[in-house]
Amino acid sequence: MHMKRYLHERLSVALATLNYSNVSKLTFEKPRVEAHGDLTTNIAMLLAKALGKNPRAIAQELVNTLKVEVEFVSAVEIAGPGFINFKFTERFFNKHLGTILENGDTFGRSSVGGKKKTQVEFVSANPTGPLSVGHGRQAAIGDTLANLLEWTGHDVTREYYYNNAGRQMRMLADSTYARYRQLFDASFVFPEDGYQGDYIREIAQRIKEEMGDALCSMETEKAIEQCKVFAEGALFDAIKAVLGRMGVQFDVFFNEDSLYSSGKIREVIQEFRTMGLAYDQDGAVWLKATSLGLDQDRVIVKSTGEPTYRLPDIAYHREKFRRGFELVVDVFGADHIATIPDVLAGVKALGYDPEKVKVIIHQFVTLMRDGQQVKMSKRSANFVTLDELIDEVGADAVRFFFLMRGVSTHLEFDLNLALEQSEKNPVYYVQYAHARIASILRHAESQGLLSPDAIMKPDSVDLSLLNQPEEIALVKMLLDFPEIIDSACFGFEPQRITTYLHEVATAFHKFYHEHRVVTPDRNLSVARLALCQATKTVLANGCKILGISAPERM
RNA sequence: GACCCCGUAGCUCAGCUGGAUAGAGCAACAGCCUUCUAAGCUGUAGGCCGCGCGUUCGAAUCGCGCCGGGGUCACCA
Repeated sequence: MHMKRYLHERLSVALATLNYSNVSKLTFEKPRVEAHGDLTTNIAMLLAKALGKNPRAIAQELVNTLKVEVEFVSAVEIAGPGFINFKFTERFFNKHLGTILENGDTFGRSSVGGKKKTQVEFVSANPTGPLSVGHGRQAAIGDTLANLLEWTGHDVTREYYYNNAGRQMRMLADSTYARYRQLFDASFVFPEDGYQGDYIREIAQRIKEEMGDALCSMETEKAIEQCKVFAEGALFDAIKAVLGRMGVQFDVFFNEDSLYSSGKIREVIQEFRTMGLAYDQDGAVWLKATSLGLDQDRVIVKSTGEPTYRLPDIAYHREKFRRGFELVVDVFGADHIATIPDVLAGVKALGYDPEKVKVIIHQFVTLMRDGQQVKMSKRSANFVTLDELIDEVGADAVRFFFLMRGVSTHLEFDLNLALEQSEKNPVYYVQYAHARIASILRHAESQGLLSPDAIMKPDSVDLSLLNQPEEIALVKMLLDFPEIIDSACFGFEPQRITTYLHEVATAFHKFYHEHRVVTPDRNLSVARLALCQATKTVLANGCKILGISAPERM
């Protein structure tokens, strides 16, 4: 980060001096091979064609013109077809190690987001059953993206959109009522399409415990309504509870029903009609999606008078804009993929910029048990809930595993591995590094070396004593953290954080293995303790973003 | 049939807006604890990056076409 900024500045000057204007193409990256230095740029090769010159010759010109401090840059070399490789001094890295210590738990935060008002919508499950494993992946992704957006300086609202009306809720009520009646009369008929899950029986049992047989003698419709209220309340409580176990807190629960009661739905239909984008056919209202560039028109109000999901979704997204969100992030499961074009087209027709809506589609989670796929279906009795998964492997492992893969890839979750070999989970590897550092710091303190607070003042530490390869490698890696956050955030790729933290942990474990921290040499010990503290800070901050704990002991 | 995602080591997957010699974990094999946490470290082995063509100085990465696997295509949400 610092390295890139520094070099970009200096090389820009050199380019300008030589009248090579293509500064916008100037980028730096980390070479894969260590021998190629700390950073490399391909600018000479990019300029070669336009200038009609040999890239190595251009590189040579640039190197001759470039001015850098010997104190910071130890080597500038031209290599291969025309790469310019830079090697930095230990002093340069150690100087910036101090900034980690100074910033502490804010290291990695930036203000590039400019307090942009941002909404992250995720989970958004209707209260018809417990959250599934798939919802868990969505919760982890959505919450972590929200964290990343906060760390980059966005003003973030976490939102959950739900619907407690309509057919599904009716089925929930009917199912609950039937299970309740069955507690008194086993022959009572269960609805054909009812929810089969055991959770319905449990809710029915609780109704019985609270109200006895009162609902049996009640008018059926009234009793069913009672069941709906009870079941909805119970399920929503359960959903919030399991989200709490995942460390997820929502700022807003947005009820779809409010779009109806406030007339927002009607308003959208009216506007579509006015614009000639809605028409009646077969007793239904159709959205003329073909006029919006889509392949077929879609029903927005059924012949029964009920809207399809598209209409409220469009109205909801318009409200997001009306509420002032400048960036809207929707995290959906792959089953929603077909609905997105309709909604975005509708939003665009209403005069809002669909570019401001970033839709993150995550693929499904497959649970493997004994080498076989665990079938999951909300309708059938056989499904693994998020609660059960957390019971089995713990919330930290659940979140970390869900965040290890790119969102667009299918995720295989091997329960046996997670269960039988939990010590080998990558999450423990990262957490162990943190706990190990904590242990070292405790040990140092007990040796009277210094108090942890004192380490935080880089001025009192001679960081130049950190000159071993493992030390330098670790420092370099730590300094990448802000850039990793940036790329994870703007690419909507939370797995970069998990991958990075694993690498940091590896670099630390290697350092630990090669060098003793607490030694008879007081100054060296203090410098290494500072490095430990900086590592601990980065690990802790990374875990915070991922929503997992960073334990002091394990 | 149309559209979306995936195809990289035996398995599960990283690989950033194209860069120089392809990465991790697990599984396998061989080593390392009198010293700050061995939940760790070191080493060995393992690859036509699905296939083909194209763009480029340069492709696992971008484009097109195939082939495989998964998903979605309601007046369900």
